[in-house]
Amino acid sequence: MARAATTSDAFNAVAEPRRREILNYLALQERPVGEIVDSLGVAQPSVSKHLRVLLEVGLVNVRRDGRRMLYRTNAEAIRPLHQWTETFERYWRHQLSRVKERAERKSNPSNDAGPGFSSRRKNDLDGNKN
Amino acid sequence: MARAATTSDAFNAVAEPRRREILNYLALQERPVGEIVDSLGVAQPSVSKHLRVLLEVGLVNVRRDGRRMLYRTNAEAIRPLHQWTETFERYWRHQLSRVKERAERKSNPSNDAGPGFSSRRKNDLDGNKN
DNA sequence: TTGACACATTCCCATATAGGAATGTATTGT
DNA sequence: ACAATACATTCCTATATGGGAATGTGTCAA
Repeated sequence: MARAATTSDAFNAVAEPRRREILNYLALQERPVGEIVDSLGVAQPSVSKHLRVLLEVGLVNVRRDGRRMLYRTNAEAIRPLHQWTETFERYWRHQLSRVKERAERKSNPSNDAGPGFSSRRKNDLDGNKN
Repeated sequence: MARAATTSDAFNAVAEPRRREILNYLALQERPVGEIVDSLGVAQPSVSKHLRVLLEVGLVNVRRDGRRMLYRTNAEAIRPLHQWTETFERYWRHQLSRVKERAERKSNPSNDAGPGFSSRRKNDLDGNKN
């Protein structure tokens, strides 16, 4: 199988940075496609395609105004993401206190060996990623 | 260009449902890979690959315990998602009040024409998808 | 050292992109 | 009817992906 479609849900849809920009831009008020093109500096067909994806997952609404199409972010559709991330809020609160503890212990040089967690990032894992 | 790599950031990494499940599962405490395999009912190589992605973007930490690898969610790395979605919180609050208004106006049959938004979803746009 | 256990990695492949270019479609003004 | 405007869609292609299967690697026990 391949990756899930960008239109499969809000999570996949907002994975694309450009689409997030568009959602930000359309949050305050509805805008015609042309303004999005100008403001974000993206090609018109590209914007239309992104809007199509956002529309399919319900992240934006449309309305026709003459020959223009007015798009607008449907914030409601972003709630599921917010709620999912929210379930982790209590955990990073805990981890923050732990970090604080460690920092305090560090300024207080005592026994501090132990393996500990390796929170390695990208470059630690793969040196050559073209 | 193709889609951005799943390892490019947390947004892309959590787009995959299985990876979200794994993060949920590893939020409370660290777990060896085998338990993830049993609990989620996913093949072991598949789990390892998902963990690799999560590790690359910093969404999990690892620690070795004998021949087992103990993984754990790094909630801190989910914060950026939370913060992004949070910027829309005030908007869906507004939209909710608007929905309420409309509902109240509906029970009070008066002038209620106007074009209005079309919030069409998937099936309205594309009847035949594969 | 050898076997077993716990994971990680590689190979293979069907699939869905995102962007660029070109073209299609709907609406307005004259 | 026709040109112009504003978008949408299609065609093309390089690319990354997730799953299955097979294999590689590291660690422990005897």
